[in-house]
Amino acid sequence: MPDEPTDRDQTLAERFGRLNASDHRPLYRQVQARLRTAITDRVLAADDALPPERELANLFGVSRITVRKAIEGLVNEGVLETRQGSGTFVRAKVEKNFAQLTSFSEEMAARGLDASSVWLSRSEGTVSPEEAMTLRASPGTVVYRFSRVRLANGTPMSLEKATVLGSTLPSLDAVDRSLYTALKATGNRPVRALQRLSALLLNEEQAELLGARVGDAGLLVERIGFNGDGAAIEFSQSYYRGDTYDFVAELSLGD
Amino acid sequence: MPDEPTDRDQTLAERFGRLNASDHRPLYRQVQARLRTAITDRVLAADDALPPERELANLFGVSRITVRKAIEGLVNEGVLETRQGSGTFVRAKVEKNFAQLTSFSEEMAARGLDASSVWLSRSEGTVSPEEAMTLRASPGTVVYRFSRVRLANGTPMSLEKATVLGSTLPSLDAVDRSLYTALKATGNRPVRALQRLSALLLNEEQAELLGARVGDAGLLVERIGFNGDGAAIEFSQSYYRGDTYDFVAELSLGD
DNA sequence: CGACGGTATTGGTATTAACCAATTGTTAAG
DNA sequence: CTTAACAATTGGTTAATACCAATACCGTCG
Repeated sequence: MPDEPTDRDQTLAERFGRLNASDHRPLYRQVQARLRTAITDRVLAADDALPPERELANLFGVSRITVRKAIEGLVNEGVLETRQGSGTFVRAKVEKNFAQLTSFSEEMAARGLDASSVWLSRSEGTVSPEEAMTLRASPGTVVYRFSRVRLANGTPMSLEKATVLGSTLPSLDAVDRSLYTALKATGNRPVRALQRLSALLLNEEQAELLGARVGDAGLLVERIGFNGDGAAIEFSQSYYRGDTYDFVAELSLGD
Repeated sequence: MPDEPTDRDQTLAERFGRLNASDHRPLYRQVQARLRTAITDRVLAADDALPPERELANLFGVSRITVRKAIEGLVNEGVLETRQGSGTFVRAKVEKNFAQLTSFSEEMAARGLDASSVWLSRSEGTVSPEEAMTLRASPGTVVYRFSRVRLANGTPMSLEKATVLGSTLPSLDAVDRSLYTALKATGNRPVRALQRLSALLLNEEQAELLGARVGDAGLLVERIGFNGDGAAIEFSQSYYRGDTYDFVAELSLGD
């Protein structure tokens, strides 16, 4: 320990939050959580440099190895970026794995963010011709439609319109916070999905709901979810802001 | 160093290969390479347990932390799997971890559509700072750059800028129609890739080359290609028109 | 004013040394 | 013979320390 905490360190410590002795998670997890909230709470803005690893170690009262392990995880998630000789920076965009079937709630939970939604509408009806086609359902089949804005720590992330077969849920009210949780409860959670990503310009409605401007770049992810029997049970369209979201995929190039 | 190498250790050491003192890569990379070849050469078969970390450390003459760092990377790639209290095992099916992610036009091309390109530039140079970062190459490393517009049946589909390490190709002219074909000929075809998709608005240059208008929605696909040793050898940025291109992925439930 | 070069800063690699936590195998008790 | 308790094995976490490598900053020189 080369020197005593300075006044500035004290300030930083308060801004990051001290570690809790009664927390039984590994230290590096706790440090990770502190850094995460510092980012989501805008204590650290995009492109900001974190304090040096050695300083963070002092600050939290842990070794530099522990700090590095914490940072390493956030780098893997695409939240942080390290540059040797320069520093560690907050990445401007969120990276989302395009090849993993996870729900929004799960994704955000994995990042330590608080997922919430604002319901726009929730209705019962019969399949539209387009839905009938994609879900391979007969005309007249009952479906539930859910439309909502998904938020992470209060910030709009995506606009989601989902349609699920009526036979997969007991009622419209079965969906509380997570659609997938509701589907899981009835054993109808999708185990496979077909997903399509395309670019578009946000229209007025989308821009307003996402806190962006008309004509900004946006991403549309359309997904068809299949249950264990190979039947299509869910169709959703999600709109993302282009400047806050990246989709990452790891792939094999076998011939 | 608790005990001397035993006869069995000697055998194992020969099977894995000793570390080379003249190799200037980091030790954990060298250990990683040894483990990789042990797996590809079937010295370690699927579901086999690796020797314990402490034993590997002895074997290679490095610290346990170094061994752990080597293993960690292979776990991230899906090659190995660790089970606390039990051991570290070779994963049975590596490919299954990675999604196949194909573009629509790749599928079209596979169905006999005429894929062609117009070369914009083709040059030899040294890595830019950004390329050095993504390819993990030292400054001054020779690279080849290829820039072209890709067409399907004469219609511009994408604008592609690719950079490959100079050591992977005999010369600039080795690339005729397909970069991958040229890489394959020298045994440097990427076997794994990391791909990022993001939305953007097309600028003047991009719009003109793609036959679109400035401010139209576009997709940027950045890809880093890795060879069998896990070394990054290719970095490419491809711009697509948002209205003519979709990316499709089939995904399965993770875990 | 610009270019060069040293120096301080910052992340990257590596060792040694403990101890914790989960699992597995063995041993002793019933 | 089964089961419970224990011990050994193995990966997981953390510390303290040292040096390397890339970068940024600043002063000096031309």
